[in-house]
Amino acid sequence: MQQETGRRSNRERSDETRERLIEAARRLFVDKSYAETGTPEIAREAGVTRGALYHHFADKQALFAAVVEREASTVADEIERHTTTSSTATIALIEGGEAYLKAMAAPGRTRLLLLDGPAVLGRSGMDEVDNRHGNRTLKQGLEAAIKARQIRDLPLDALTGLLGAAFDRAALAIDAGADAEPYRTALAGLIEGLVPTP
Amino acid sequence: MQQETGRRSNRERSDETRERLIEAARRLFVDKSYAETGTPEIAREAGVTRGALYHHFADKQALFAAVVEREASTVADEIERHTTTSSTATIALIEGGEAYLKAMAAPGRTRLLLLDGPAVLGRSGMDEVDNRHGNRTLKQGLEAAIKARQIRDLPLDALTGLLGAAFDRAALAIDAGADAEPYRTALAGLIEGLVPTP
DNA sequence: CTGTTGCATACATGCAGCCTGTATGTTATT
DNA sequence: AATAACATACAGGCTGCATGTATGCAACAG
Repeated sequence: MQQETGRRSNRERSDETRERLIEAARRLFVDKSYAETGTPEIAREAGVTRGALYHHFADKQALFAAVVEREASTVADEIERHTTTSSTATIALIEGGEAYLKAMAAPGRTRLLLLDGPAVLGRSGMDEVDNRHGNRTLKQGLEAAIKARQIRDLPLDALTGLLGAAFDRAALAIDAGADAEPYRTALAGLIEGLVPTP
Repeated sequence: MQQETGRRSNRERSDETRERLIEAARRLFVDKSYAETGTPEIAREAGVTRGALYHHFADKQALFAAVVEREASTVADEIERHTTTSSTATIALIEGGEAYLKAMAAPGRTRLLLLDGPAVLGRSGMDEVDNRHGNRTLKQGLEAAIKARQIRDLPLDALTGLLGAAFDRAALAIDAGADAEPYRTALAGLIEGLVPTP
């Protein structure tokens, strides 16, 4: 099974194996869902044996967690890259939302992060991932906007969760083939509704 | 295996068996999740054999679909019962939301309808269930409110989906042990924000 | 009206194939 | 030599199907 790759350090061996496992698992989890993907197929696709898989990950779920963790991190990076410090808080929120929807349009992301993720890791598990990567920026944006009196003073954590869920739902619908425009409009409407009426 | 239940019609036999299977499956799916519940255990708990299960349902997923269908129907009934035709559209929406949160507080409902449901049946599958039972009333409420100019004119289907997702997220958070009050406040804030500012 | 006959429905049982996780063996680093 | 990084083999369990059996039902004969 092992190729003629010459002499490599243990660290290099490990890293490459982990990498190949995560990449292969991601492909299959995206194509067929977590439940319908077996570890034999993952190992085959990665060019390794199941022994290697279970050497690096406690179980199939831990491998899935690694895939989700990386995906969430990538999404956060893409958002941060496409983000511009905008004038008003609401515009910043809307633009951040656009960036999120664009990032979530990458194939398989909605299934990994919004369907299988919560079911396999539990909502609490996904919340931890989200707080490390995802809606940390959303929460900070909302906090700043509230302090600047640009949106109404509502419970921060709850509002972050609700808006995040709305964005998630939009990403899911668009990924399922729905027209994106009505969702952008409705999201903008929800956010603009948070502006205080003096 | 068959008890001394006297002579029963075929219809009675079928109905009772299906009933017992659905009830047993619900208990186990709620306790341990869909993935970690096996058909042997379901059949045992229902006092039937796996043969009966596969006679009535095409596969494990079809049994799960039956459980979800019934649960969604029950939730819709409970909401309809606790609903009062209120004065303004926003108040009706907020009260409907309260009823929804109360109904979703029944043990296991969030797992069945909001975690395992979308993962096992797909978001499109759950959308069909929701449209038959769940947010049909939400959509009608929003439609009426828009036509009466009590809330802004936003794309109906998209807005229904986004608000529904926000309510779902609140139900999940509360079920996970979060304080309900901030979520109620934030939800009310979102809805009140939809009132047009002349 | 009753008893029998033939068929359909509602299950029960057994089997084949696959999958997960672990335990144990082997090879490459350090 | 010791340890990390794998490979291989195995045990237990689960799903779905195929086949066997009993019960209900409908029609017809007598």
